[in-house]
Amino acid sequence: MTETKELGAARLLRIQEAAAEVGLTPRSVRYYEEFGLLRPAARSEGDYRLYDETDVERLRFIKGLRDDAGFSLAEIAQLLEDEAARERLHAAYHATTDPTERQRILRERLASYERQIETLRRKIGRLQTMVDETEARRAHTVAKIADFGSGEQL
Amino acid sequence: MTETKELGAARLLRIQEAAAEVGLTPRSVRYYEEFGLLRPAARSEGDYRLYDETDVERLRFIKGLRDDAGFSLAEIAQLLEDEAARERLHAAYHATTDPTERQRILRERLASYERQIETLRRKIGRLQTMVDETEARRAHTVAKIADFGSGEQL
DNA sequence: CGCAACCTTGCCGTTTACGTGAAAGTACGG
DNA sequence: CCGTACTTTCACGTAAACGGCAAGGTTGCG
Repeated sequence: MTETKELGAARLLRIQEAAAEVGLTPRSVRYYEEFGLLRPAARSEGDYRLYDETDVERLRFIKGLRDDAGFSLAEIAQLLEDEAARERLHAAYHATTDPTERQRILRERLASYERQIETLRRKIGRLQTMVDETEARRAHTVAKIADFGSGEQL
Repeated sequence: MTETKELGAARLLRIQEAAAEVGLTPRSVRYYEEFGLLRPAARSEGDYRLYDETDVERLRFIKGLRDDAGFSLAEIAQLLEDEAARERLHAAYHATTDPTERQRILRERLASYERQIETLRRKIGRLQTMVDETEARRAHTVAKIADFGSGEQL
């Protein structure tokens, strides 16, 4: 029975498996839930948290923002809220057939994406400035090394 | 007396002035010192901390790494240590006249710069990936909006 | 059905990066 | 010389983001 995993909504993972999948601890995952960043797709009979692939994706996203980008959980919450808002717009989009309304919804979604991109870009920009400065010094050093070839030094 | 600020090593700021200059609190500045990130250029007669322009620059750098890049003070300490190592190399460089030795020192400095650039680039790369993903979705939305013009929709 | 391994909630502990006084000294315009 | 504003060190308090443990319930293989 249930051998044909055809319609199967994929596999559900328990907290440890889900956490390990993305390199987090179960404790962190529970904390994120407490913080309101996600909710497990389901609970088992005995109230075990069960995560699906979407949840794991979300955890990966959260970890990326934290570890790679250095965002605080509060900032991540903001970004995820934007995401949620887009999904609500998506629902609203399909709830209407009025072209004008649909266009308005799409433009709002667009604005949301652009805000997120802006946030990330700002961060990149500042990092890039630091890279540029370091590279300038590096170039200076490279030039000095090259000078040894042409036999001239200060 | 000392009216001609000619040779003057510029102006020395007290902690509040220096902190305000870069948007920090005196407490943070003292904490950074305690943490080993910097030391005031001098102390007044009555043991007041006195900061010069170099110190302020350093504070700006630290704040940038923290606020913009999201580095921890420990990571910043690492980057500053690299910087210090480069300065020691600089001193060693001028201490010798042996061209071979000088070249070796320059190459070491170069490696140090490149490590730092690598660290920053890794962070940028991850942020860029997130931007790309968001832009892809944005593009999708843009396309949808454009479709309204040509009167076709899914 | 037994039991090892995993999970639950609850709660206290810890690290990081400061905030916030307290008590005493310093700088300096009037 | 005095008062006020700023500074010093010391010490305790705090928010964020978990770590870790206790007491008890759940899964699931044998």
